[in-house]
Amino acid sequence: MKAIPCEGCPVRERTAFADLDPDLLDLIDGAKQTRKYKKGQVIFYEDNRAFGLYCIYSGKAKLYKTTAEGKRLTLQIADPGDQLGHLALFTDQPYSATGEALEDSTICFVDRRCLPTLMEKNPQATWSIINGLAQGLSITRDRATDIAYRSVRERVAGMLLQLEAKYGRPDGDAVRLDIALSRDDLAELIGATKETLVRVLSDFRQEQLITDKGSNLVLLSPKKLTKIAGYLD
Amino acid sequence: MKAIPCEGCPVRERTAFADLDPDLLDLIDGAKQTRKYKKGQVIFYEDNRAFGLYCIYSGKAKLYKTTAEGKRLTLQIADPGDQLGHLALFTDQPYSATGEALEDSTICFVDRRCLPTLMEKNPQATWSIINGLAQGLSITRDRATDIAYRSVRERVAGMLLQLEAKYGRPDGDAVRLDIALSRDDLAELIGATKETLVRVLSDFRQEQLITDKGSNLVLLSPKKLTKIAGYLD
DNA sequence: TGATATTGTTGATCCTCGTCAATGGGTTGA
DNA sequence: TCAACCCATTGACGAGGATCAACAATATCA
Repeated sequence: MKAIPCEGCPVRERTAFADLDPDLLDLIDGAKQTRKYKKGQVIFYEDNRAFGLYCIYSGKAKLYKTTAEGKRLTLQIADPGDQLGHLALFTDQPYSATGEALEDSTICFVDRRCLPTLMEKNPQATWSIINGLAQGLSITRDRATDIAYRSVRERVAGMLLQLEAKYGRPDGDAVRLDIALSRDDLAELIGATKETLVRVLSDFRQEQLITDKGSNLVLLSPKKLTKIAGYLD
Repeated sequence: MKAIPCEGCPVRERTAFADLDPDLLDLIDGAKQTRKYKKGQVIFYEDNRAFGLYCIYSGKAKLYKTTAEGKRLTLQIADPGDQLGHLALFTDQPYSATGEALEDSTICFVDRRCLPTLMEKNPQATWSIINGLAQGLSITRDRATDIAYRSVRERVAGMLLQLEAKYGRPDGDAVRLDIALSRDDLAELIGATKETLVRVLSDFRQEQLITDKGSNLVLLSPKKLTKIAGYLD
């Protein structure tokens, strides 16, 4: 399909390409393709050579690592404006994770070769990149610590709260999580099996902490979940 | 103590400050203090306000996160030339982890305020920083995945091999790990308790994979350890 | 040197969580 | 409408690893 120009792109303000001069936008436009992905479709594969980065225009994608046994750990859920696959460009190595569409999505691919000029001519973009990397590293360190030392119950509570922060929509007294994730998706977010995740959700349902609404989860008491996520049971 | 000038610093070539003009070195020197730390002494604390970064001149330090229950996960072992605490400068938040000396060490503190000029005037340093962050993020993602899905036995084998890569010294047919780490230190590296770590080491000793030499570990068969770390038992 | 911490090792026990298996509900399509 | 399929749920079971406790080995220091 025809590439969507960066100029006038409504999600650009959320990216590292927020404040670029017109000529730099042209540079990107010239090195860009816009593609559509269907739900479940892989955008790029772990270990494949990295030719550029992917910028979500619409839809959602997840980034995950896969073990030899086929188990997955989701590292990030990417929304419009988020970029995927840029890490490999800075380390000069193959993609270290797989990107997959969580919904039908439209995503722009940007050739890696335009990055150096971009960073050179726009310190602001460079700063934004550094900030994003630092933030990502900090978050990932936290997650590693959580996985190492927190129980599944605690991690599920924590994950629900994080989803609330990003996708929560008021629904009466409660908060509906406005995102379609399968049990497997949820399990991969905390590094557990679907079965144990389901058991914890059943517990939460029985404890009146959550409920279902259509295919969405609804948080009835974020406060109590915070308590569970925070420390002891 | 008197600050050690960057000019002529033997470890500078390994840092982001490798290729700086004399006036930039002067800039850093003016914003620098050199301090000595004794083994076990804390360099900076998690959640404390970040005033600058720490650059290891001699000795070793570890960076770790602590849970509410006091359990620790070591994120990194820093050697001469490595920098600690810089993450917080880029995210503009308090230190997200604690830095502690693993040996008696000499460490330079660099005030955060000289970073912007530094990056602005030296693109090479900026690139080095980005590269370091990207590399660190990639490594940390791998570690999170390992902790989520690999057994302690596998993780111990993997850790020994990583220590071999950094601190291995030939010792006859074998390789001695030339670094002094307590069992607790080792356990914190893989996110397990001291007891389970010791049990795995005992197994390895019995399987002729490792042995002790003074206070160091010696790897008798890195090859078999690779096999164990890699996939199944 | 002996006394006292500190660190390393092993045993016994418990509990969380993964695995395997069966079942139920919902959706799609001939 | 029924079959086939996918996804969610629950049960039974076992293994890995944490916890608690005892003890051995080593380092530290007056």
